[in-house]
Amino acid sequence: MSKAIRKLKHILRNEGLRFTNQREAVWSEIISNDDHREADEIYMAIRQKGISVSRATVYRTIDVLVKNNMVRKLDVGVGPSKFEHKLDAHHHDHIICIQCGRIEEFMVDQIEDLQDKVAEEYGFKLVRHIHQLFGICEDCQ
Amino acid sequence: MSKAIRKLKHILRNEGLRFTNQREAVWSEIISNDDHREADEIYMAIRQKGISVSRATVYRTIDVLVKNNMVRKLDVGVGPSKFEHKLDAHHHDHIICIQCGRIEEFMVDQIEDLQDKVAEEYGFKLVRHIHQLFGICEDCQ
DNA sequence: ATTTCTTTGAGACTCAATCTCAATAAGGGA
DNA sequence: TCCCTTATTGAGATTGAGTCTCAAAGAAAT
Repeated sequence: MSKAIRKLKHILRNEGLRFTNQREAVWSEIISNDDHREADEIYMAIRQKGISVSRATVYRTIDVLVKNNMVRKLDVGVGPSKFEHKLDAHHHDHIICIQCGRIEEFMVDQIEDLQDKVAEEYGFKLVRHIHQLFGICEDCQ
Repeated sequence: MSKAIRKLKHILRNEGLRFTNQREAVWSEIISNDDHREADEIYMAIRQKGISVSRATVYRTIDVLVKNNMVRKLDVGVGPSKFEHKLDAHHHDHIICIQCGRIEEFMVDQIEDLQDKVAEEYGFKLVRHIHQLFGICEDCQ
């Protein structure tokens, strides 16, 4: 059994939840590529493979995965949220083209550090952050 | 007539739109304080004053104001968007308590500069950005 | 005054996401 | 292995923020 599946079993046990075909299918589908996909795309991809699952279960499973830091929810400002797995643990933020929807990832240590400082300054215990740059990419200019 | 109202007239003319009581009421209500309010709160506040306006008009007017950089739309991750006016022109981002919903504003020049650099690096013409820190504030810890 | 064009508003509609609840499946115990 | 308890699933209903429709009202132009 793959390491990723073991990880799923682990967090399900921690949450007091059962390991089911549907939950495995959702997790497997999400980690099958590095795309930023919406819940419905993930749902369709699973059904495409002949596995029976409902939209409700896809949403419910994604919630558990997000809560346990295995999946990241991406609010792209318009339309449904997108999701990406967080297997290769390095954090990143996103720069999004408002014309074509293209999404690129970026990461600047200095920005991360400054964020920590801001939170400290305001007396907040930082839990997560959203940092998204919206613009027009080369191809669309 | 106040400067703010003149500004509204100006952008309406630019957009080929008419200056109406409803549009003035929406703008006046938004600039009447520095809160982060949702569309429905703004709608209710206007009606409270005995001015007749519909939800549709509030949303439509806010769209125009956002497009023209007079109002900022704030997606707080859960529930409806919030809006704030941009009259006192200094830009800021937000740090939000996920327990009590408290919103504080912050601004770090260095982060802004680094964002510009990222956009340049990826060949994007930067239009806007979202930068929100989510955490637990002093009072909720 | 008449025509033309814009705006308004009540309520219908959209659509992502959540909820309901009866039927089904998982997993522990014997 | 079979039972039994409890969790999970799924079809479809529901929610709710936001958008759309279209007839009526209003503003501007002729």
